[in-house]
Amino acid sequence: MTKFAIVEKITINDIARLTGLSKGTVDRVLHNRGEVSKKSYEKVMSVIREKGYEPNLYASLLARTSHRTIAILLPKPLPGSYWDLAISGVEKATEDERQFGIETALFTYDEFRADSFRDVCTRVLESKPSGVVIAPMFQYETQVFVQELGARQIPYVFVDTKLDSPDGHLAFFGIPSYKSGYLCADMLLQGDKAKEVLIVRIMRDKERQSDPTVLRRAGFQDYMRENNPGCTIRSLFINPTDAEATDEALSAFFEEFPKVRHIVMFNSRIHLIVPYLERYPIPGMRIIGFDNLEANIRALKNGTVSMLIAQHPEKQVQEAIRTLSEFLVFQRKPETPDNHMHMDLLTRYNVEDY
Amino acid sequence: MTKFAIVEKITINDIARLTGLSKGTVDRVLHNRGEVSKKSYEKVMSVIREKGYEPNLYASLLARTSHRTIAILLPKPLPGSYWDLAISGVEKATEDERQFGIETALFTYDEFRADSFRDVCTRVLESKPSGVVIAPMFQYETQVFVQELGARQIPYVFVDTKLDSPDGHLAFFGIPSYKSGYLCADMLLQGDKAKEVLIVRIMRDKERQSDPTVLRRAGFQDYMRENNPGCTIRSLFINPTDAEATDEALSAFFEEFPKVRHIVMFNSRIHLIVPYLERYPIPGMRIIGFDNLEANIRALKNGTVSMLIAQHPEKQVQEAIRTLSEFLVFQRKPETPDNHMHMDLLTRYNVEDY
DNA sequence: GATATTTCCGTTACCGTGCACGGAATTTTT
DNA sequence: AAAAATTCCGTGCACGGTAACGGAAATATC
Repeated sequence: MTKFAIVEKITINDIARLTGLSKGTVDRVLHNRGEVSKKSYEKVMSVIREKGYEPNLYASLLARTSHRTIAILLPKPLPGSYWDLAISGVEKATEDERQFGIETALFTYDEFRADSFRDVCTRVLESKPSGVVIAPMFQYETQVFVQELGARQIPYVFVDTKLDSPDGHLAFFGIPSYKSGYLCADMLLQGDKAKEVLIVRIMRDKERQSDPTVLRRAGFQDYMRENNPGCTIRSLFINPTDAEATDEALSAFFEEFPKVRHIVMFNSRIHLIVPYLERYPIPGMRIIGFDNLEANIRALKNGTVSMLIAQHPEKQVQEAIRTLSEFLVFQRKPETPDNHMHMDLLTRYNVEDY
Repeated sequence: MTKFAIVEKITINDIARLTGLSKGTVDRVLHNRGEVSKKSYEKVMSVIREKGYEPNLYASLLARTSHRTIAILLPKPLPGSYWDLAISGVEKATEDERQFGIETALFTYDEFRADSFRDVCTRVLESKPSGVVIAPMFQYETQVFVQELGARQIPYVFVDTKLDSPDGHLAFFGIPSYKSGYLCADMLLQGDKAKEVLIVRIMRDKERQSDPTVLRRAGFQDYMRENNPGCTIRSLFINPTDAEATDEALSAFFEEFPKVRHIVMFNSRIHLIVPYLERYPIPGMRIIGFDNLEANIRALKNGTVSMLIAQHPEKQVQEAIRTLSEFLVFQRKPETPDNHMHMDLLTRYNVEDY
């Protein structure tokens, strides 16, 4: 039998006794709030180092009256969309961290308008949060915001997209975009070769700069160049808000290129092309998309979509909040700041038990 | 901005004030330790119901001196084996739950000897644990053990394999074996047909009854019957402790059936056939195995193995311990007792970020 | 009705930390 | 050297719950 027992911990009273000081002084040292002579400070610190003091979390939380708030900045989600999944992660994490006196405040912005993001940033700063989670869509504006956070000593964590900042983020949670495109290509071809493949893309006039789908496409193309050089990669642009036009575009495409049997989309909207394909099924078609949206999963279950690569935004956000909470409560930093999360492969046969 | 705020909670002092009793009496009611008149009991209960009292966890844990121990029964792991992964989950969970005053005690037994399991069971009972996690390999012996646990009011959770017990388990964490075999077949064929496939099996004289590989094989065979009826399923038995004999067996097999291009193993030991296949590579071979053992992952990364279906025993155990801890500390039961966990598909391109 | 039992309940001392308050010790000023 | 200003430090209560202890109230015994 192996026992993983609990080691006896030292208390601030013990430290007070050992140093001949009072617990008030020990407390001042522990929290760096001054009013302590150098001599006393050193005495306390040496005992702490020697005995390895760890504060009692319960006593600390019990005694502390104030709650701390973590602000979360996400693109405003449409129902059932990618960011809607992230929100469910916020809710879950809020429950989990409540026990540590952590509250959350969700701020959403228009992911295609930089001014909307700027607005939200100032509102976040006004709310004086203890920590911030950011899904950054605008490089420059985020840089400015993050600099301000650094100046105010407010820790922040990135999700979805990383942004190297001078002051340094506490952590990042996302998936490696380039590699996900590479993986996508591998899963699409399954070791075979293809003559033609189709990438369905969404057109929009966008102010937004950091777009993971660009990197995914690059990874996809590199895989093709290396493993299937004879393949023609075709692109088709659709309008996400006009289902009829989408159907027509697809119809026209397949009239022109009837031999295409492989389709991918690098954003989370594979479900947009599903209605057409269900109405006019093409045997032997292999379709891969991204992310575990409800609509995507339905298409996966009924066989229209072959596979989904899920990055699980809900988990990313949850981890981000957990990390921030741990830092605020235990002042513990994550071992590795940059955490590339697992890309989960979903098929109709393993999606149910998720 | 959406706020997920913290609701104000009522304390036992509030209850004492509202009922005109003392907090000692309130405490007696809350813990059902008698010495309270019916009249007072009702007064307290009605206030609790009305105001929705929830105890303050920190205060409770701070005041409580005693620690509780969770016993964990697993097959004795060989280094780098399936059960070794589970152990890492035990270690992780122990860290996580330590903060709640939970200790763990690991008991291992010989998974092929029922008497070894019986021995361990009695030792577990002697240790008087507050809760038990069991990976059951022996149907009857487990039934007996579990009955005894029920009689002593000790909650227990199954991992890996479920066993319907009369008294009822608190929870179960595992993957659906039959479905994993079905999924495996789908991933092996990738929509194509095959003339022949090979199942490599391990022979052993076993006392053990509940073997998930049997169910996996059934799922695999059913998939084949439904989607690829013309396929011949061949079996090859190897000796896990004799690498040379394994190589010879494989060599003989491929001499007799040189056209086979699909191999699966339903246990976690796909790595056993890797050395042979690396020495005598066969182009176009597709190989699928189970579980994220170090050796398997190496073979996945260098391309010998095409895919692994991972059930992540470390997560199963971790969840099991967490559930038990939550029950002991918060007296909260899981929403659903039976939790089929996600079957994770690993390829060389998504295994790194795990 | 006095005494012995039993039932019931209030008091109190913790658990370990946070933090405000007031005062002692030390340094600066005059 | 005395007074004023700082610096430094100890005391004590609060946080919410646990549980032992002893005594008051209610009931039983003779």
